[in-house]
Amino acid sequence: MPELPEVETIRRDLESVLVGTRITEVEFVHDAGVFRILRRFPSRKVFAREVTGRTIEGVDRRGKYLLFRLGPERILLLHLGMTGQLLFRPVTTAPDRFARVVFRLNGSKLEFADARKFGELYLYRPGHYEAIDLNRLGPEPLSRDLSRAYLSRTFQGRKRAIKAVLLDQSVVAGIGNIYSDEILFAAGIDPRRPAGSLTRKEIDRLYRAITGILTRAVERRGTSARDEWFVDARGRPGGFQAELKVYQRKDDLCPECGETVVRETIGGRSAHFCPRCQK
DNA sequence: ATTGGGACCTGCTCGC
DNA sequence: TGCGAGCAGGTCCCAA
Repeated sequence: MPELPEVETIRRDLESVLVGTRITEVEFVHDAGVFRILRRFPSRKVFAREVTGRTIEGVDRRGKYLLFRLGPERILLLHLGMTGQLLFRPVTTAPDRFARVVFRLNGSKLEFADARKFGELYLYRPGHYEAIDLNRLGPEPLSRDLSRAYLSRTFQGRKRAIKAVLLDQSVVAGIGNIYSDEILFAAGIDPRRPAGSLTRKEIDRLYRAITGILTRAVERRGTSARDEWFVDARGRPGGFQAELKVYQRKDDLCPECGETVVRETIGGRSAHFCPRCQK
């Protein structure tokens, strides 16, 4: 659910309110320690002790990960999984139904809520062993690191469906199921095509679709579709759902040609596409 | 090595 | 109307 545009929206929201703020208390709600939150970290107690009292100096993003710089010594890494939300609220607001971790900041609080508990929370000491290795992620799609040449090189010889390859975070970081569908539609490429079969021209269209769709989705502050109930740090939905062409539009008519949009499982994930426009 | 599939987790939708 | 089965998705892990 939260893909690059959603995570970037939250990052921007939080950066504007959190930088310079001190974390005064960390509270775990329910049994946050048993699932992925902190799964690879020694303990909740150590985590809380290490985080408390530090000042948030910056909020960065890498792929779908958020990185909070806590002074020069620690980086707090957070992944929203599928249903994670980060809610910035006055400290007096009642906790979210699915709040798992609450960071208290002077007069306000940041809640990490996550119904399905796939979210991850971790704490780094820069330069030390990192259990969650961000270096395995592919290039940031909205940076110079992503290029046509890189895609061409990476796709070469790959038999895997292009849909599955776009979802692979080690190929390009930040694309999930919503945007892979929309990107392939915008590029006019059949999601089932082996990545290695794309021509130079198709890779060019794909590159432009990746940057174009993601940029537009960031401008619209993410997608809040039926099964992807995203909200930003202030609890507001995004606006890109109004621009979805194929995602979750099975049996609707293709906005380009009028053909019926189909849904098919590719690489274990649902893919939506127009069988006429996407070749 | 690359790829596919199941596991994780649980709220919600849909069909009977 | 009520109930239960199955779906949804991001990532990890194991097996082929």
